[in-house]
Amino acid sequence: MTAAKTATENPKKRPGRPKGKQSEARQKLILDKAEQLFAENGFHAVTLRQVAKAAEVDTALLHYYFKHKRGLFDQVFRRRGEVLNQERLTELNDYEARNGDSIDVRGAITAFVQPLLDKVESGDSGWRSYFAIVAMINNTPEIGGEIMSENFDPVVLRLLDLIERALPSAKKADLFWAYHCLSGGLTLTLSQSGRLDRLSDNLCRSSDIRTALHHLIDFSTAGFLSLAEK
Amino acid sequence: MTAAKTATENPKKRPGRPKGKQSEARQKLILDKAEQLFAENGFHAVTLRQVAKAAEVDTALLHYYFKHKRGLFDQVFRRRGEVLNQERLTELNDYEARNGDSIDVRGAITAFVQPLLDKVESGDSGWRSYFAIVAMINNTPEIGGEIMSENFDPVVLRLLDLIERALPSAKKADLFWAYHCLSGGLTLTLSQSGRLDRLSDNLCRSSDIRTALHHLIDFSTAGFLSLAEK
DNA sequence: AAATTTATTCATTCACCGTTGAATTAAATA
DNA sequence: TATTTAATTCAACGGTGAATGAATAAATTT
Repeated sequence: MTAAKTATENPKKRPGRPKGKQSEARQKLILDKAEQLFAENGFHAVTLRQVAKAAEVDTALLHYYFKHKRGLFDQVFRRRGEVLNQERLTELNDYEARNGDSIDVRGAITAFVQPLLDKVESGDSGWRSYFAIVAMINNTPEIGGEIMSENFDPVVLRLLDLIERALPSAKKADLFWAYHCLSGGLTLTLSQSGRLDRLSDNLCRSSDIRTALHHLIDFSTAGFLSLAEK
Repeated sequence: MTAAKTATENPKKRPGRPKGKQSEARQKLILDKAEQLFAENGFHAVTLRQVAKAAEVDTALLHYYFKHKRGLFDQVFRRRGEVLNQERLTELNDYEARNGDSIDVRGAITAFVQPLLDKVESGDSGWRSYFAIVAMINNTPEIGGEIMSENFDPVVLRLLDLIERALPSAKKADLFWAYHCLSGGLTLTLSQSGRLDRLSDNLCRSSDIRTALHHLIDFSTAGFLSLAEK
């Protein structure tokens, strides 16, 4: 009885190439599950076995597709990173095209931040996971150093370029430092840590990214503008 | 020959209680080494064997003193957390005592931030490691959630209390969100991630915490003050 | 139809992890 | 001085990690 039951319950997958073409979908599934797990637990706390189990796949398949753990992680990161990057550049370019003669700080920052909000509200919950990963590794040089700069620096330089035109009297270094402050707020927002909920006794919700970003835009606009008064 | 050599090179520590009282110093050494390793690599990436080796001590001793890995981590965190916390409260109280009738935003923020700078410049390099740990776990809810709120929320509420008196027209929620932005900038500063160095082509150095914090104070003061104009 | 390539699981390797019980030695207490 | 307690290393355990070579089966190419 037990043997029969087990055999029925567990339709053991046999090795070998499966019928039909499902390899792409499976690769995506692996990335999705890995993304979620990395977002919840961080790089080192996630094991390939966990990912494999979540995707209902053998561990060896992960190595087949992604070589090693770090390869999987990088792909998780790049998959959305590249899409987002492109959209942010487009948004900044569009803003410049529309307002070339009267660029202002708030407009530039909004163009910089808007795509993030769009993604969060896109209905693809993977974006939230992706952002949590970004936030987590942003403060973890060992993992995030290279990959973050590589991915994000071009957009940031573009933003600062626009802001500089709105604030021609500001010194370059001051602009970088101001961006540093903005970047920190952004990161903390994306991490959805829940800290603010407790601090404010649930008056504010860190999962409410829309509100968070609006406040961040206000706050940072004021911060940048204060550079002109010196 | 080989045997003799080994015996000479390796003055094998024998088990048993050592002569003289050195247990406190050793406990401190373990905490110091753990602190450094956690700061560089994060919680999960550090092994107890690494810590034990760095402190030139057997792994079992770590368990004797700290029970388990998490216990070691918590103690690393608390050791400096409690000291810092006390000093920040004192600083805020002193500021209020001196300026009870004319509290301003910049003064309050400075009192909130000043102790961090003092520690960084104290000559005890462990503080830098501690801050890196704070930054890392701030965006890692799994590890940092409880412990961060527990440790830091009281000081933050004290800060907001003072700011509220400087900005009586501001709404409570707005103050929390503004703090959220300040907190993000602070965290990123403490992480010393080196990202700004690359971004600015070494015009700014993220290891220069003094400069970073001065800019953060300017930036955040402007951010908070903008709440009054609404 | 045969040979090759692609996609998959299986079974295993080996290093290393956190933790623990026992042995050992010195200090503190009785 | 005898006994207990504190501080330490030793030796090992069971578990789990990432990784890999081989087996297997379908699809594609020849």
